[in-house]
Amino acid sequence: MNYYNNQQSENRLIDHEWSQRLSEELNHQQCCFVTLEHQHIMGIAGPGSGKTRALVFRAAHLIKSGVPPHRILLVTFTNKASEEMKERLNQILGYQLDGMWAGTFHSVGARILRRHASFWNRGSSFSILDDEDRASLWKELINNYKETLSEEELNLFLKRRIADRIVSQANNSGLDLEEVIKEYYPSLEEYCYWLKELNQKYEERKRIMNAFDFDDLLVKWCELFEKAPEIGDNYLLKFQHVLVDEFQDTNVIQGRLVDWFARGTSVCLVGDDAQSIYGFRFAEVGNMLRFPERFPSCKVIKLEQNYRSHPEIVELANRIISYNTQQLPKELFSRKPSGEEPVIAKVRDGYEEAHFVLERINDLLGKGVPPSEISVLYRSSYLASEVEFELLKRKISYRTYGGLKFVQKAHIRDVLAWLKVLYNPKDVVAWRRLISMQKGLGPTTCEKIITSLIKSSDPLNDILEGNIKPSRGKDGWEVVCSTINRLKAAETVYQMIHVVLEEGYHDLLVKNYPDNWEERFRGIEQLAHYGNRYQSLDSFLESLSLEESLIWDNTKEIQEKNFITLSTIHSAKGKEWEAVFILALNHGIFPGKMASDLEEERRLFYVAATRARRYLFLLTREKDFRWGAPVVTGPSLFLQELGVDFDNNILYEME
DNA sequence: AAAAATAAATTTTTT
DNA sequence: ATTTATTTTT
Repeated sequence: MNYYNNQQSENRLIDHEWSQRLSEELNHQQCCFVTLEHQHIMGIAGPGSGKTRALVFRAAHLIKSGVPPHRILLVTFTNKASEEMKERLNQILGYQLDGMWAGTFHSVGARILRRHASFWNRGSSFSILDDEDRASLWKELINNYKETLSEEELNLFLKRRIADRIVSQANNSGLDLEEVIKEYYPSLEEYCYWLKELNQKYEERKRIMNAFDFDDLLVKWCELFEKAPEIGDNYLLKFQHVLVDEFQDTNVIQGRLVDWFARGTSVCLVGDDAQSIYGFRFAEVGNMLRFPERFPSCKVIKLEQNYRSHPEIVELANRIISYNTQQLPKELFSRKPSGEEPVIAKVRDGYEEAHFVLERINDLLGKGVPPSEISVLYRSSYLASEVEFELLKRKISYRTYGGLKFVQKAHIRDVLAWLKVLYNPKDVVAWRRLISMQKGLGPTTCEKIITSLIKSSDPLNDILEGNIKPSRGKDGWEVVCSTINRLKAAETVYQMIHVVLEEGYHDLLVKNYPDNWEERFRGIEQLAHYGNRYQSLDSFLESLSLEESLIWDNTKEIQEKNFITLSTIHSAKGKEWEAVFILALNHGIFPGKMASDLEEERRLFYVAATRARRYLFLLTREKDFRWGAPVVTGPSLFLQELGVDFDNNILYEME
């Protein structure tokens, strides 16, 4: 059912002042994009062309036109981005906006699934399994085949996580398991039947433990709408406008959801095919490239003017991307005055690289560039360690993005496991974690307990009443019981975390991490503190599993925004700085030797370079110490493509 | 037989 | 830093 025509926005409400403002703050194309009334709109926008800005203004325009905020769905790539966009929207409107749905596909999916959990035989307090939870479940399922599989086979599936990767690929690309195996893993065809059986067990397991994994948040949402049109229709009626940012990095299921909305309501998408960098997560650029074919009435607007960078940087970016064959033709241009030439420097190794970077950072700070306008970007998180060390040594405050996240650290997961079982007593993965960290309770005993836990209808009670108890490891079990007992009485997240610490985790921390338990302890304190922001356990846990956590944002430097940014390129998407350093442009590192898609690596470099407004530094190392031993690595293919000649120069400035 | 202690190996990118 | 493999202890 297409509801769009019944509910055209009321442009009569638009006042002169607002139109004036739009024409002042936006260029012609952006203005067009903001005010168009087509049902389907797609903005193809190069880096720095103000696409996010245009999207925010469009949302503001819709609200000014009389669309109630709760009838707008704004989908962003990260939840942090959605927070920032909401903030900008508030600034533009001049008042606090309320009721708009904004978040990632995953978080919106979680929100919708909570309301309709019974459709999937779940309770509304289902757990969300993150990647590690998922891995541990698959590991357990595969281990059940110890007798039937040979050692090599077991290793193949356990070590590289092949099985759940295939399943995830099938889920994210909307294909059958069989098709994925035939197409991408032809050597594993003989395991096809077995993998299907395994996947069924995995699905069953998730249902029993009242959980969804990340993929489910999309797939089960999509299927809900398709299988229960009466539910889906309600959302079509509810959302008058769906706005999607970073459309180039959506996968097939997300594309299907967008199509589904596009058939019944207004959809406005923005993206840049040249900035698609999530192919490894099964992002499908075709979603974007073929949207106009699927919806011929779609109005396509190209935003090609770059407002961010000086022409020298834009030119370098254009040169890079011209080596790709699969891009939509697009020529980015900048009308800014001529600025600094990008600097390309060859350094001996990571240490010299760090020294070079720090020297330049000091220069920049001396010139009056604030720390918040400086960032250091890299392909993989381990590449940042030397720079990080130097920053620490010189007491310059910084913040890292990407890489190992706070909630992925072992001690944080340990603490969270207790809260998770309290929230969802069927969360077997969390149980396993907290049981096996007790003294005297190893893998075997742990599995025995788990088996009875699954069968129990009220695990918490059965444990407290002694209906479930292990045959050995009495002391450890005592800890489990008394902790659970006290946790049930705790009222706030803060109290709960302190119960866990008091009931033995503090001692365990000291014992397991003798050299850095204090730092970890502070991390847990932070977590407890962060918990104060949440009213309930469920919102706390959900924020941790879906949001790039803002746990550290209450330190002084961060609040004053007085820090240098260290980030993986993937996490730097959509951001910009006055000065950008790109580390380790080396063969085998960037482009990475693991990366199968060279064009995607090149797009990644393109994204990195276009984050810079004025200063861009490209670094390459002669040697790299990966596992202690020096590895000689040549300069990156991308530097060769830029025509850099390194023969005699330690430091080379482009012509 | 099961758990604990010790040694060895492994690291792209993320919702 | 953290998981996995191996050896030693209970």
